[in-house]
Amino acid sequence: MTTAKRKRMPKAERMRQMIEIAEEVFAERGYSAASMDDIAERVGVSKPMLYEYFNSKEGLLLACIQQSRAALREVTERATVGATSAEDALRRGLLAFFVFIRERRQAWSLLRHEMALIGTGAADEIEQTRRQQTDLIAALMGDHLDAGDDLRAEASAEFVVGACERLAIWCERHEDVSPETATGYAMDVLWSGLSARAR
Amino acid sequence: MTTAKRKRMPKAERMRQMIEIAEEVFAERGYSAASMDDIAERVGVSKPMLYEYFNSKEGLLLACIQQSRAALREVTERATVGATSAEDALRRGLLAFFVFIRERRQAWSLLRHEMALIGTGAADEIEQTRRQQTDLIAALMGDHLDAGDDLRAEASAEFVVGACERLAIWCERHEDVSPETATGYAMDVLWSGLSARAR
DNA sequence: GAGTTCACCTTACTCGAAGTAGGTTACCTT
DNA sequence: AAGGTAACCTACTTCGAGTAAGGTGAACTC
Repeated sequence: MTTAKRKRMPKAERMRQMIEIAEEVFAERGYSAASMDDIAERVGVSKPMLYEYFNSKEGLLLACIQQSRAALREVTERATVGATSAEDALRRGLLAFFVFIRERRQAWSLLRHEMALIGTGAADEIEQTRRQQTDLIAALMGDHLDAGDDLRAEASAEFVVGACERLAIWCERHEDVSPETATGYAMDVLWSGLSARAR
Repeated sequence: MTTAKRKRMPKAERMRQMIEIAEEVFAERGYSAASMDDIAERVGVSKPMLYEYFNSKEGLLLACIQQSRAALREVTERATVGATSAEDALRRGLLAFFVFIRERRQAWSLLRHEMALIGTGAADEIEQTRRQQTDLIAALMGDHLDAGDDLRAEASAEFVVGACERLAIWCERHEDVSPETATGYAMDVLWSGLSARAR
């Protein structure tokens, strides 16, 4: 049998296992309350192994975040292929996002905690993963919208990302708001603008 | 002379002094890298005093955040009085915000770190201070806009706040973007919507 | 003005968690 | 089977959050 001894597995597999467990623990307890000893124990391995593969607690979190972000990117990119217009692409992307945060709470919880690392040595790595997200929006807008200069396009992308992040956090406190409803709220402001509602 | 002995000052004054120093240290080093010993030393007092007045490191951060948020609220509220229209009010508010984050970097840095506390015991307190911010926007919109139902209004407020927060963080990396320019970017998306730029 | 009190303040600890030095064991190659 | 190496462990150090218990001085009584 393969499960008799839970020992000696290849590096790549162990790493995946560690990330999986770490994702759970970070999401459960929050980043600072989670302890490396705890994670190590749940994995069934000793603490130095975690440091062998991820260098630091922050490094482990980063690995988790990168994976979650990759998953989010995958989902949103898939959703936007075959869109018939800018409006359609935006709506599909938003819906995919709001579905993601509802169905994969753990992953989303992690992405939010990225913020907690600002001001630490990992700032560069974070900058990298952040771009992944905004570039997607920027590309989407570049395909369909006339953004003006590059700076404006970049700013608009950040703007959209920030808005959706916050709206997503708000959704956590409002279970009754469906992904479709959230998408509707977002589209209304983003696409039509607030002027449409002026008295 | 009053400065001869730096000892025995009344509680209220000491607290203000502690918050001032803590704000500096948290902004400099980041929340987790800052140590209570360090803060205590800079204040010229021993660590248990900090705990006497603020109970925990998180409590101290919270006190700093509350003060910063009060300052931000003050500034943005002042800016919007006497606005001639919804558009004008929004623009004034945004400009005041982007000026604030440029001129009071320390305070702004603190507000961002609020996110780091999500998932801890202080969640309730945070919820409180968050409302302060969104309520301001919600009230502004309530005065001038027809938001539809309450839920939609709340969502829109969160949306605007999130968007501006993220844009502000982006501005930190782009010194050359003036508060006026940032306000322009934000107004364009928020007021006119992205449809205005559709190809 | 001598004692009492209470707010302000300190030294000197505990405890838990991040990170590390160095040795050990199972597996694979030849 | 010898030996090399990748996977792994025990046992530490270090550092910072939080605490227990006690000192000191200004103000207020009498």
